[in-house]
Amino acid sequence: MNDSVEDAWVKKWEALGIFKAEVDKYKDKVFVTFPIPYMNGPLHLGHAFTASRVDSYAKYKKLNGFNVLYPQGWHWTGQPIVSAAERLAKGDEKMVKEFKEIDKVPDEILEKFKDPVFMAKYYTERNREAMKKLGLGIDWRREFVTTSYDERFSSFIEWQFLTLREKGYVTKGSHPVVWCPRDKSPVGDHDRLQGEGVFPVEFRLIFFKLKDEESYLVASTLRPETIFGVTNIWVSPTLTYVKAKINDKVWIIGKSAVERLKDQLFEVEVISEIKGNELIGKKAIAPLVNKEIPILPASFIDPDIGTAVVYSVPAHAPYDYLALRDLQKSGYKDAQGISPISIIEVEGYGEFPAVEEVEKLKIKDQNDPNADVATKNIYSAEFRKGVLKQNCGSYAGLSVNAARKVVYEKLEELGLATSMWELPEPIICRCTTRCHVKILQDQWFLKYSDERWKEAARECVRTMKIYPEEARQWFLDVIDWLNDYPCARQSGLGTPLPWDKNWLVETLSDSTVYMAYYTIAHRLKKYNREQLKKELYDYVFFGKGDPSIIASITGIPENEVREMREEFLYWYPVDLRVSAKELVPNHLTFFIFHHVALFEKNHWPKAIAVNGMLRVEGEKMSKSKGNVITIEEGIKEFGADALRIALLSSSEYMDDANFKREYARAIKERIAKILQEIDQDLKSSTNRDKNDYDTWLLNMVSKVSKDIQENMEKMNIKLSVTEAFFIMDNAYKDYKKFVNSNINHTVLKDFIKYWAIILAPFAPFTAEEMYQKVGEKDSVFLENWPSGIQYEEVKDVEIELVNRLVEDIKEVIKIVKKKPTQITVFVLSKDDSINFVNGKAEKDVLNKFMKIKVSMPDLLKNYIGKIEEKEVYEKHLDYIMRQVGVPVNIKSVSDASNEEAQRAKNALPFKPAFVFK
RNA sequence: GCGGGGGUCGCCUAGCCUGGUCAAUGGCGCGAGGCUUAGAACCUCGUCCCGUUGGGGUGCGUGGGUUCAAAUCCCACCCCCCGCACCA
Repeated sequence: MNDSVEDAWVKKWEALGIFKAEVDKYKDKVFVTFPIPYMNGPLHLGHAFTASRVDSYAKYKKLNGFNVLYPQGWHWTGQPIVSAAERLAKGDEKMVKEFKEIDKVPDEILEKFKDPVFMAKYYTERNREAMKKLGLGIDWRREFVTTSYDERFSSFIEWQFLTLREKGYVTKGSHPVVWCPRDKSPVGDHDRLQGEGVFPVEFRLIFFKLKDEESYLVASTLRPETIFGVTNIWVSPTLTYVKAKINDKVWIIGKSAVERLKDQLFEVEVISEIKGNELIGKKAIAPLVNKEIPILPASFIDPDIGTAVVYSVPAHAPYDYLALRDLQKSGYKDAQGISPISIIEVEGYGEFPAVEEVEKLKIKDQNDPNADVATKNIYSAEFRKGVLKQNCGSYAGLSVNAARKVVYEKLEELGLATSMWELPEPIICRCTTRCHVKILQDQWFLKYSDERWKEAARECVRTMKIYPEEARQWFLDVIDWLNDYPCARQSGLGTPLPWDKNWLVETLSDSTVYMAYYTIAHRLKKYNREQLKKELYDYVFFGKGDPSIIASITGIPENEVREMREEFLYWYPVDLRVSAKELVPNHLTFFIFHHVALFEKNHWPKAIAVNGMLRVEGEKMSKSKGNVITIEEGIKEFGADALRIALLSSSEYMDDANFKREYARAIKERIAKILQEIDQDLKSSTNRDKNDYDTWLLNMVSKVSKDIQENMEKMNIKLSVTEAFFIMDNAYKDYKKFVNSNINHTVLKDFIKYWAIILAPFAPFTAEEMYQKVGEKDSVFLENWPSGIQYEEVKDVEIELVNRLVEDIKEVIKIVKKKPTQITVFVLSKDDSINFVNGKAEKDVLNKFMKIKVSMPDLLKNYIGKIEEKEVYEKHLDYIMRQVGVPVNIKSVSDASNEEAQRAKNALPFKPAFVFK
């Protein structure tokens, strides 16, 4: 099938209005959705995979008599489009290359990409075409884009957020983020050169009062419980420190910590600078233990982490032990008397875990990178199994885990501890600047932590259908874990928050209930933004207010206002939303939260289907690997239907799918072959009488159509497409073998027509072609799913018996390695078989029979003793002989000659004996 | 670390929920034959081991268990993949 055939069908569907969804009160509806994709590039096979699943389900439902709505919009909200445009404007060569080579953007278009809105528009156009070519049955009248560039949609988002705020789900607060001081913006995982997966952790700051001075050395640590083992303080002799008034105390900290503390809302007033070595030799008081300890020099201190002041616990911290050992080795006087103090009992270690680890890993000194490994080992061992020893006062006996919390709380109560956010590992922004943590103030949050809200979301998850079932627990876990979520940004594209226009509603928050907007999107296009007031949406979605009053304040005719409400009520709720599993912990869960917050229970989503991620030739798709296949390319190479079948049959449930070019190519060939054979067979077939093989073929249709009905309801699309394409094709081939190419024309036409309908959800273009070939007009999508085809089980049983006989004979021919000239098959009579069933037979044959019977399919078991086998084999003798390639005759066991009797008596019910000559 | 998914015959993949039809599905690869001037495509057959009558052995990450019967159920272990928030 070539492009022009596919394009012609797309045009015809549009002309016939096949996928336009109108309210029809006499029909049950199904509303399906695919998430709006982000328009920073062409859609790829991952999108095609999920969208094909949505589409197959939609088409399947349509063929089963449902009124189906499948709309599509586009996501423009967020930063990446803007960033890409900026980088292009700056002439970023890597970026230019990606757009040209991977996205295949022509030069004259690329020039205009420095305008992010142009870029988004361009991809929207291109991707709409790609979706059409893929054969998706979308009602395009309801299309929208997010952000203020679609002012009608924007008015809807304003309504959504005003309503959420009214209901108390929006709050203001502050939040720590990874921050690039150069870009002055938060740095997400994907914007990092280094430090992917690193997120801020809370470091504890502990105050050590300098002896005889009113200032405090402020040490940073993750392990406040180790204060009981402190022996000294480390500072770097070469670093610059500052004395600064912070909040109500005078702190001594590394100079580089000042900016970070300021970004975390500490009020910092630097008094003076001090060199590290000026501090060395002084003494400080350790809090809680009230002990005087020396300040010593160390080289392992990282000025970019914490305060560049560290308190030393050599028994449990490898760096501390190493620094101490280094110092003692060099003969440093103040270090000589210091020995580790063991305070934690931990399984697998003796008194001094740090010493043991250092020796085990043969770590040379404090600059050895292995010291990190040692630190991690002890950290995790002590965290999981450590218990504080007797020398920890009232904290003795507590687990490390518990002590960490209570010791800190005690110190905080004494005014001798506070905390700051810190990055446990360095993060480098794409702009090559090292990042730190900043606390953003006055952020707008969605209160996902609200227990009432969570409970409603849980209820929704519990009552909806989720495919596959395993995903349900995942949703419940996410709901538990979810915390307040910042829902507005200050950069990128989006809709301004209606009450605080400096902020834009962020991308995961403006894409949660737009499905409701689809129901009226096409109607709203007649009106301008000023008319789309909150009152209108309140009425349409909640039934609040009086339509005549709403008509007067919006200028929208009252009947139109009422019809919008009716259309919403008709289509809502969403019956199925499909996405890849990566959206479970974010988008899909937010989708649930917002629905339960805004809508009545009967408008909560009915079902979610989750699928795996798509890989290409076993590898994750990514621009950097250069293995991204766009939908456009896929269609060009394989055709839409082969692409769809290859994708749909590549995985089920949450398994990752694997797209293989060879497989898609094989399907492409097979489709072409099928269409070609249909032409030939329709020509060569005749009006001969109907026989058992014809019945068998229609039996297959009956079984397959039923199987698919069962599987589609569970979103088992892989199984369904396997039946609709592969099993049906095999049945077609087998049928032709059975009838030896003497095809019944009427049966063939019926079969092809049914096949077209069954295949239509998965391979719509091929289905239409098949449908035309048997003389049908218009579109296969105006048909009904084949049901009520008569199924004659006994014919299946007979053919199964014949096939088993053929297999057995072939097997024996293979073993004896010699083709016989004549085969005689000996069959038990019906009465003999009944005797077997009743246990009346010689013991050893009976045992053999029982063994075979156990492993017989139920279909056959039920017919033992109910069929005269001889008649069956005689009826199909032609076929049997063709298959085995040797003359065959059928005899009753009782008619065996003396020389044949030896073999003939091995015959069992449904297992004839045979003699070769 | 927390959470989710998974390990099947050279490779990819089905089966597992509801145990016997499972030496196990389909595709690729490979081998033989057909078609062809030749090749490609296509078609037929074969593709764990043994076996001159339809049988037997081994086998579905590893080790145990339940059962007349386990790829399928239970337990433990090993390994792989994915998500973890200001990112769409």
